[in-house]
Amino acid sequence: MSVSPSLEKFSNVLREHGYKATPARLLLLDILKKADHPLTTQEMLKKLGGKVDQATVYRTLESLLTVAVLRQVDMQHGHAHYELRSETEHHHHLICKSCGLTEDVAECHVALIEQAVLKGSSKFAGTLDHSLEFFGRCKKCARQIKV
Amino acid sequence: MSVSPSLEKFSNVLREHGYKATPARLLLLDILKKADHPLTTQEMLKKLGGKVDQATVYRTLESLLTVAVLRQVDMQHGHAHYELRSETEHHHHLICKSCGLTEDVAECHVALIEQAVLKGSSKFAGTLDHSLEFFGRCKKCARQIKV
DNA sequence: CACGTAATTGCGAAATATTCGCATTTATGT
DNA sequence: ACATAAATGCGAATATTTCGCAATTACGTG
Repeated sequence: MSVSPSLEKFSNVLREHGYKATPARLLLLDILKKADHPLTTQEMLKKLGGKVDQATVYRTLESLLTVAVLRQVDMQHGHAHYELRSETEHHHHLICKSCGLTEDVAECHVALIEQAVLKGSSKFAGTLDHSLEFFGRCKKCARQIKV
Repeated sequence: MSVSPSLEKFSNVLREHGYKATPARLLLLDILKKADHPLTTQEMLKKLGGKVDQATVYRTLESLLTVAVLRQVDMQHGHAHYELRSETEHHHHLICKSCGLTEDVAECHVALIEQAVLKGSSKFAGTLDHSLEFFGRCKKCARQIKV
């Protein structure tokens, strides 16, 4: 398997922030890059198949969040999910409460709202990030009237 | 301290859904009603001061979520937070990444976005709920340039 | 391109958070 | 008042996340 093209870009980002571009970090990034939905730590650990220790995964996620190549996504499942953050675009999710299926929301329309929000705020002058997730039932589950 | 007015309303909601209006549930609702920010299970347990068992708190939260008098809020702190859901209004949050301070966002402007989102979705026809939280630094922390 | 150093890792264990089973108690419809 | 299903407490199991420390490694510097 060839080296995924922009892992080098990630390496640079890490180094620019004073972090080392270690195999563990690049491995995790590679796994996240291939994922088609936000992953939990357990999913990552399974995919890593013992190649990286549990504690390291948590510490790695922390550094990747700090250098902002990751986003944390809450799917209301009781544990955090993570996905790669792209510089150019940024999206949200539709999440099925029955089967857990997720669909990316292609665009982020929040920027407009944000202005109004900050105008109405007394304690905040700006934001660094936001999360927006929609919960419902996917068409399949809605048909089955599943719980 | 007098019985909080609409605990009876909550009792009815619970019974309408086939749940019993038990002291544990009403106690929790009362605590949530008095809270000025979304609470974690640990915060609730502390406020309950041993009056309700840990396992019961978790089970209670589950039923309250089911009958939809609660909303789950993700503050990216590694554990869930909960707040009362009002039928009439519904709001989001500004959350400080440094000190954890939260401010309610008075209005929800998501309804407009939602239409566009569903129009662009292939797997979902509707939603039941959504979460929108903004993360940043409150003015105080921003001044102190704290981490 | 070897070296020194601080950052990172693995390992084991601890701390937190959440869930489960089962016997007992309790809210509620009749 | 009673019967009964639901809810609770308790104790323990699971799951999730963090910690300390010794060994290893990435990478800037010489």
